[in-house]
Amino acid sequence: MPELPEVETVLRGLRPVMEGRVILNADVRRPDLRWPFPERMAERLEGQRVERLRRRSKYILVDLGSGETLIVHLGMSGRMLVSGDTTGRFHHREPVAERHDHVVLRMSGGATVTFNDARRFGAMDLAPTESHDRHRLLAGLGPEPLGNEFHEDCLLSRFKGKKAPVKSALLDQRLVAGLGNIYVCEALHRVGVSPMRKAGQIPGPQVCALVASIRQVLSDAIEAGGSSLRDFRNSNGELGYFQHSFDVYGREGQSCRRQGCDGSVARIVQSGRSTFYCPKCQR
DNA sequence: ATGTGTTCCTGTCCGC
DNA sequence: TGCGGACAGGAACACA
Repeated sequence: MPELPEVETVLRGLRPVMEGRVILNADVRRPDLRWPFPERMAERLEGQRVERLRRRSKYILVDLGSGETLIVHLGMSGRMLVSGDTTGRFHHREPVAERHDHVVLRMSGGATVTFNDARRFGAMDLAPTESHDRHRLLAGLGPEPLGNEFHEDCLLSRFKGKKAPVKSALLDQRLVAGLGNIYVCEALHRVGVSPMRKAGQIPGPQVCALVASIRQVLSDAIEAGGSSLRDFRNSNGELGYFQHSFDVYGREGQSCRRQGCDGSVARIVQSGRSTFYCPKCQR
């Protein structure tokens, strides 16, 4: 579910109630999500001060005073919800147990952070902070799309020789990390590139425009607090707004929003995922 | 080495 | 209203 902008939105909501606070209690209510939790996870979390929260791709990284980092992935339906803090800013969710509340962290300062994940495609693991980037889930990730290492030459070299459609290539987290189905569709539409084009055959100038487009659509989405289709909620339980700005995603049969284009949005399936695009202005 | 299909799981929506 | 099927924002894994 959540792509980079949604994870960033969640992270920003968690910072004020987690950073500099201590995890007083960790209630781990099942042995696993997508994979088993690490050994003694609750004990390794309890009593630890949260030094800082960071994001890498779609992962939330919680650096602990112990020198370990909690790695969190929200999968398709994961949420991190804040309730009951003493600042009075987070009243949305009552601190009562709900279905699919799998891990509950009680923080100093009064907030409770609940990891809720209906589909359980999410994940949590612990790794040494110092070497966390060598963790199996993080080691192969490509550059951050909003970072300095992601630029035209970077994407061009990664596309080189690739016969996969550009849509599939952009979903490959080893090429660039953090894009998902929505923002790939939107970025391709904004630059007028067909999702079916072979990645390796896109000319330099268009790759350059694609880089800019990816950065822009992600920035726009972060600014809007992410997108809410079914179940995305920020840490305060609220909806994002960017779904109203989609040009193609979820708009099959509706008219293309590009200025001067009278095409209509089509839906196809690529590598088992829906792709939305305008056959008229995306070539 | 690549590219694609399958799989994990629950919830929701749509047509009959 | 119930039921079956399609589909869902991810991504590891198996396989051609």
